[in-house]
Amino acid sequence: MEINCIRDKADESQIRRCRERLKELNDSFFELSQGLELASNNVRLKILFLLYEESRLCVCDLSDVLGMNISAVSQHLRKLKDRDLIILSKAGKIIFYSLTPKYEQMLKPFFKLLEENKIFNLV
Amino acid sequence: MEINCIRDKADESQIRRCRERLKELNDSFFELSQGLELASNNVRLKILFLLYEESRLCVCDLSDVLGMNISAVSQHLRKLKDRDLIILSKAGKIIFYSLTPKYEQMLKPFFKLLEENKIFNLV
DNA sequence: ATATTATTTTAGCAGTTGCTTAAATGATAT
DNA sequence: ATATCATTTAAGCAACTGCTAAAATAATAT
Repeated sequence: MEINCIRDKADESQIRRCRERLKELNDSFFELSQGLELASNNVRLKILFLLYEESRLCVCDLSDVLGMNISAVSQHLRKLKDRDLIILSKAGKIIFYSLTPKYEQMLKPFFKLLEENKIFNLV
Repeated sequence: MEINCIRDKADESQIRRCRERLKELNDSFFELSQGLELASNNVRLKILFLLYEESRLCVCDLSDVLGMNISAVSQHLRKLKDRDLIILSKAGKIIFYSLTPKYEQMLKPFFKLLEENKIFNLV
């Protein structure tokens, strides 16, 4: 294992600056990558987007719309709930899920792009 | 395996609307989740952010800054390069990596938040 | 109480990820 | 050409992910 390879003309002040930056933003990197990890799964991204557009949906709706096993969808919802991306509200025997304001905010830039199918128009 | 569970009072028009939406945005979901998947890894997120702030860095710099094996970093860079998140430019024997404009654009909202360490201030 | 409906949880497994170590390129210098 | 430096690639493996199928809750209805 060879770390610290440092090429001949490494920019030492740049290296120091980068190390500083990683250190001070460490918790933010953790928090953000955790959130992105959940959003990066194709199925979960769809779930999050649908909740964004429809305000609230139940496992059953999602399973139907996504064309997949209720259990599989439920397991995705659990992950999202455990990390506070979504919250549930009960209405009779139905359990509805919605985005938490925090993550609605955080994911909005992407949803905006998706909404108008502009993912491919990015310069 | 039971799909199509459809609760008693399912909102049929909502279900139809959601199905439509998923269909028309299918490619965008794929594209976006692929991009997010790469950005969601803690190490790769740091790499992308550092490239954003420093314009260009080589494996060696990154390995030093991140405190990890050059080979491991190189494998991350390969993934990012394979999906066009980054491009390389050679300067003598050094290979520098930079963000592609497309993904710099796509990730900017997050970088802006990170830049000022505001990930936790998202109401 | 039992049945039905809506949903979650558990166990198991195939596939993927990210790291380490070692070997292989590739480019410049001597 | 050989040596050295910068980097990539390949093999191997432990850990993690997301699915299926089956069993377990949870709440309402009969």
